[in-house]
Amino acid sequence: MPTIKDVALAADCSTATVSRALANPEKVTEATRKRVASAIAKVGYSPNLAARNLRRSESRTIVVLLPDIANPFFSEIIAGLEDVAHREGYRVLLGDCEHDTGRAQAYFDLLPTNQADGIILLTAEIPLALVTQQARGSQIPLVMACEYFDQLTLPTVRIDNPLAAARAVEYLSSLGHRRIATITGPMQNPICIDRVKGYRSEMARQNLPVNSRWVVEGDFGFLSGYQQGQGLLAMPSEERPSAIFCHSDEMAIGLMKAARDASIRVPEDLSVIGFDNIGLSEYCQPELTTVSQPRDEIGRCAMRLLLDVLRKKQVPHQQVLSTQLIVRASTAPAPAPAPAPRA
Amino acid sequence: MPTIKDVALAADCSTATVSRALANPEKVTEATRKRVASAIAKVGYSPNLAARNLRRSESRTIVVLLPDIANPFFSEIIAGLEDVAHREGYRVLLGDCEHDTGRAQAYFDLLPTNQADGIILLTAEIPLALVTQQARGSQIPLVMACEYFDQLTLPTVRIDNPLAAARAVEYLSSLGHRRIATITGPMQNPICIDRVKGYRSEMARQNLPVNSRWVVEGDFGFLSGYQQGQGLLAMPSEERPSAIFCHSDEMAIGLMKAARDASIRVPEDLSVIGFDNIGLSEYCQPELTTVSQPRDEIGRCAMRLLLDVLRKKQVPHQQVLSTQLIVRASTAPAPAPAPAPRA
DNA sequence: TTGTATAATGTAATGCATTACATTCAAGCA
DNA sequence: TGCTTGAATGTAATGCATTACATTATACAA
Repeated sequence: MPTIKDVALAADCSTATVSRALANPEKVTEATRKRVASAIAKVGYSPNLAARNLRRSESRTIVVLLPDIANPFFSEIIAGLEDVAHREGYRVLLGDCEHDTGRAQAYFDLLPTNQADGIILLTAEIPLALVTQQARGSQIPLVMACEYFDQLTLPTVRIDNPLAAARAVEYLSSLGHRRIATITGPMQNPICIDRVKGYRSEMARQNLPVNSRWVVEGDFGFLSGYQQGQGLLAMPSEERPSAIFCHSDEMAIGLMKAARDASIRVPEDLSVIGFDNIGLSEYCQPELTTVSQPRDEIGRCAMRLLLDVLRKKQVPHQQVLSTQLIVRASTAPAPAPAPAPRA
Repeated sequence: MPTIKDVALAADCSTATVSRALANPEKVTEATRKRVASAIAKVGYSPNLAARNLRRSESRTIVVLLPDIANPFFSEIIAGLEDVAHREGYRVLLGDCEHDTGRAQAYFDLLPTNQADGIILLTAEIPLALVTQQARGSQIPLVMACEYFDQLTLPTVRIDNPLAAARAVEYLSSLGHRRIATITGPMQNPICIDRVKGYRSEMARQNLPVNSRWVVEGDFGFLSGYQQGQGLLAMPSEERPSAIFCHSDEMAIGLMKAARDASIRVPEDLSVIGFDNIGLSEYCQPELTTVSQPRDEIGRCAMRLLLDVLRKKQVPHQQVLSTQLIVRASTAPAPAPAPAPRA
């Protein structure tokens, strides 16, 4: 591989001039710039990034930590992230933590050695110590998206989870449902707590009682939706929910399978609302009513935020993006033998 | 950040000794090794990878190029890849090409500058020139998985596509289907051509005619399955297929939606087979019969293969893994008014 | 014309780990 | 005891781009 020296030789100037022609073109004569450009083309030079990184103490690499690459929810966020990053000359290193603490540690360790410049966290399922220690000690550029730590104030991009949940419940209530259950994500997760809060407050606002057995915990995956769905649908009919709000589309789809198995029709006997609006939600049977998050935009915002942090700009502590309830075919008016609608 | 010098100082030896204690412990006294170890702990040293990479001309980074991160088919392959890589001290840089040529180019450019040591291609949708040029000129470590270029012999991990397709068709035929159609992936893709070959040869073996309108091209996504499905299902009844073999599960699910829209029952009126066995295929309605690929193992094999290439080991040119037909609820015996089964 | 300010370019130090080569030291042998 | 040999360690060059500082060239003013 040719080095900057070869270019300098070919352009008949010093390496410093070549470097400047590349990094600060305005500091160099028009003529020199051209000479350097053609020399670079001639020798086929491209800078050795290891050397550059060593010198500049930066890597132009951003680590994005997520709980599970396989989850389609993240794919569009990643696309948004990457687009912004690439435009700005940054590379994205995707880190799948798979609920495995060691992995996260390894990715955090990239920062102090200049192998990465910053981190975007799409998961809160990592040891809090990693974050506090790093953020305090070495002031690591760190941005969160979707999730957050309630103990900490980090720059964060997110949606209004309580509101989104409340809207979903409000819609179900407007359809005449009174027995509304919810299958949550992992409850150590603040966003799930928020959604449950939104659920409860809206239930209260609608004067609907909440049976404690109507709030069950899943893990966002198909299977947990299926299993928890079985439990909910096996309740005696006066207690069994006529509508269920799920914290993910995958769980909603698992739930709908449980309903089929139990010969409970969706939406005639049971209304289902999901969360995320993944591609699949339009193709499942019935098509899923769901809360849509602006995933691409979440990714973009998070990356922009992190780049601003890196550039020492002032950044907002919170960026809240709006959600939208997408009504499809999995929700319908409450079944006839339901209690009369509120006076 | 402390450097190797600080360690040398603390351990009262030279930097060379510290380096050796880390890289070739056997070249150093037991005593020194311990001294160095505790010095490292004391000063909190971790090596600057940029400097190491610069010196060693390697990056311990593997680029994995895929057509679309959002496709759940890849997620498990990635998990397998990453697991092997991390175990061996390598990092994985995921590159989403999004059918965009420029991206691929950019990732290939990482190699000559030692920003990456090798590439695993999970897509053939990149300019062939990139591969030939690189592979010829600088002998770039390159391994393919799933897909391949038929013009080139690169180390490749894959399944027997013609066989897998033939098995699917054979199964449909055994159920009495005679009008069997197929929705393919992009036909510039050798694996799709292979699957069509397998389809055709098995149809021939079963003495079943192939109507040219039964072979239609999709792009692996939900929507294309839906659209091509509409076309196939709109055919006059004597021509309309009673079974359709899709090159991806997403297309199969799109197709099933088209069937619902047209009030065609699956599997009673129409049998559907997918390909890949993505998580969803168990949760759609009806559950999807599909060809399962050992995705995790494909990922592992590909990474092992690449690491072998990097270590200049002799590697096999082809590694063929086996598939399995998973029979679920989307396939059933051909509808009654079908032509009599073959004499 | 000489001096000064400014732009353009060059020189050389720097970042950090690795490693070829040089040196030291101790063990083993005659 | 003196010499050989090999292990252990040290010295210093190396990889490559960047940049502080030094030097030269150019333009303009006095």
